[in-house]
Amino acid sequence: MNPQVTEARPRDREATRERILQAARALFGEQGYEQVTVRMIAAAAEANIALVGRYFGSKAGLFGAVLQGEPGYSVLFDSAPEELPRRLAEYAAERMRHPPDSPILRTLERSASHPEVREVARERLLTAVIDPLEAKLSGPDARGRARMAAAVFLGIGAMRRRVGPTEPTPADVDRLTAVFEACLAESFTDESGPDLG
Amino acid sequence: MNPQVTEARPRDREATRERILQAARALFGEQGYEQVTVRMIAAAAEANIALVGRYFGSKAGLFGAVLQGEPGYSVLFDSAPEELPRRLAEYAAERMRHPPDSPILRTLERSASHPEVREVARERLLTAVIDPLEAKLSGPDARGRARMAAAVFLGIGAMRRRVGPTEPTPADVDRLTAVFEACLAESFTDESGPDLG
DNA sequence: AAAGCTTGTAAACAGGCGTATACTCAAAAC
DNA sequence: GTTTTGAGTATACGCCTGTTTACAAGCTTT
Repeated sequence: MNPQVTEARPRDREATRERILQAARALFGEQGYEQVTVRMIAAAAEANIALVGRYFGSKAGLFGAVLQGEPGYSVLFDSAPEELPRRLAEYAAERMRHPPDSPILRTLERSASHPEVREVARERLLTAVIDPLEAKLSGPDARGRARMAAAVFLGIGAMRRRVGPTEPTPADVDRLTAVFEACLAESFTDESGPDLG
Repeated sequence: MNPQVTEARPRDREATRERILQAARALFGEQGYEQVTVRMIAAAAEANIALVGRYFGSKAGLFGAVLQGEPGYSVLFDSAPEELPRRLAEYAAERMRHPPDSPILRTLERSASHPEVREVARERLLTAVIDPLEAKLSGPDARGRARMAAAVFLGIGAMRRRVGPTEPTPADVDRLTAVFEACLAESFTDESGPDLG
């Protein structure tokens, strides 16, 4: 008997646009580009389907807008070099536990195959993760080392997605720290480490 | 003017079934479950679309048949414990260079989001990779260590897919060896390794 | 040779997708 | 108070998906 069954929402272009954007961010992050439909986004945002096209042009355009709003990982990489592996390990351990709130990597790792998105995903991974991490590294083959650390990130996320989340133990964090140290170490051949000669 | 434009193929149920299976194996491995259509498979196998349904029931059934035919990784894991990290590293380096011919992991890592396939993919990853690797490990938290090594595999594949293949250098293999050693090491807290005290 | 089962084919089905169009209606402008 | 603007809506379009149906053609058995 309520005169308005659904609370009438005031007309607000910007607010609606933002609702769509947030819904898309959450859904793309959870399920990936191709698994999420425009209708799902519109329903989650409680907006009409046509508004997605109106405000973002297309589904791919909306995806690009989501990526543009992501904050990046420079905070994570801004550590003293000797602190970096543990910082990365702690972040990766957090990714083992549950999906993050604002996940470039997560969105990207779930949106690989669609060709329309592949290029933008690749560029985003490079500019948001690999390039800044490479810039933090000194010594030879900084790019290869940054790539390997990024690969571990991708792998952790893929694993969680596959077999479910895991509560990381302190031993896991230690292990991850050692893994990232191995990824980022300058060399393993001509270093005076604990050799097995 | 040739009386048969396309060379007439003799009727052979088993051969046709095998052609479909092989085409599906290749395509699923390259592009993942959802990106590959039944029509693509039928075209690659030079078979009629309806035969896919007839011989495999459904697309998901065909995917399951592909997975069942995969050889598994027991050969890879059958190494002396001290050899295992390098064996894994060499295999992972191979995966950096190009996609393998018969890739469970590759198929799985590309077919995550589709719910129909998710469960079979999860089970396959567990039984084909994580479980046997865990069985090879002694000491505490063998499962967590196996999971982390598997995560590195997944990450390497995801990275190659994202930014393209890379020719692995000897330094890469060394680095990967150290990464897998870190993944599989029994502990990092209470071990008498090169501590930094 | 005729019947019957099997292999392969062509076409259509229902449903979901991203997108586009015509419209309603609230609110601001005059 | 009327007009104009634009946010929001309902609906349909064309396309592609996995699947199924009805049919043609071969091989085997009788």
